Amino acid sequence: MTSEDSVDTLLDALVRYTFQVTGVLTRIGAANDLSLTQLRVFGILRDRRPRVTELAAYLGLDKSTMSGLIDRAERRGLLAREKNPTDRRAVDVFLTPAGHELTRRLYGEARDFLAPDLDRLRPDQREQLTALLRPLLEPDS
Amino acid sequence: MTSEDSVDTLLDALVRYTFQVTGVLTRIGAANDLSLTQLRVFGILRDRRPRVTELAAYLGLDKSTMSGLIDRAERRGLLAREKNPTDRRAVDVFLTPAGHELTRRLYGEARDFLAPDLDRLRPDQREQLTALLRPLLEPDS
DNA sequence: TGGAGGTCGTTGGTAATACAAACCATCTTC
DNA sequence: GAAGATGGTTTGTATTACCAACGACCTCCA
Repeated sequence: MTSEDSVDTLLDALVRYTFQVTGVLTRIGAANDLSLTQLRVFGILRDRRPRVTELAAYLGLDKSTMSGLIDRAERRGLLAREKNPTDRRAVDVFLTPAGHELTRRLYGEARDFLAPDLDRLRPDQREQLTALLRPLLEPDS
Repeated sequence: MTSEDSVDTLLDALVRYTFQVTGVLTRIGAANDLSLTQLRVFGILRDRRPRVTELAAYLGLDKSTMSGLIDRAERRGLLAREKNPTDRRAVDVFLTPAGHELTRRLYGEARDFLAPDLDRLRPDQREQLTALLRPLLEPDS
């Protein structure tokens, strides 16, 4: 197996598993009256406080789409806006306490759904997988 | 670290990476005039020929949502319907040649976007990751 | 065998999601 | 201090998504 092939095989598995997880998350969202996109928003805001454009760029969405998403979630009291003190054009977005609480609950549900799959791996394999995923996250490069 | 914690840590990494890949796929889709959901549909149909309800269940969507998605993609000549010969209520869905061609192209683009990340892993690590993902796919259990 | 009740997919109605273009406010650069 | 770039919102339109209701078909069993 050449190096090219190993990338293709891995890519295929990653995309496939991504779709599988996405299906689970879509159902969890629907059960809580949230779209997949909103779930993604909460997932990001869990430990960050980006501006609107950053959020849109990360999600791969247009900034005008972000405005609406934020509007509706703000109306539900799940997240909030605050003018960036340094750049007065920019608007920072962050979770409210209610948003954090909801996000925690959603992760709990995701855990319940996905844990049976993860249990097919031995504990040492789970740690190995975690370690292998780490370099793929946060593309600071 | 207890076993509980190892699942939580892994879950967190998996969800995080899923969101990251989803962001890339959303952008690729947008550049090709396709929604993330349509991408997911093509990803499934690549090697399957499910009926409408199966597709909806896998995606975590309502069957009426599927009808519309299939309608539009069919109108674009990317996929087709065919009555299931065994169960005349059911309708099978599958990619047309044009749909297969498009799907191949999209996977190529995904590869281009994600390969730089994957290159951070050594070849043996990539194979290890592929092997670890395999048990998580296709939950026949 | 002939309904009764279930499943499959579509349709119609409504709200959320998403893009593009136009806009004002602010920042950057020179 | 003006020209051009960037940040976010608004407006308008198409897609995505749910639910409820429907006709067609299947299954079961009385």
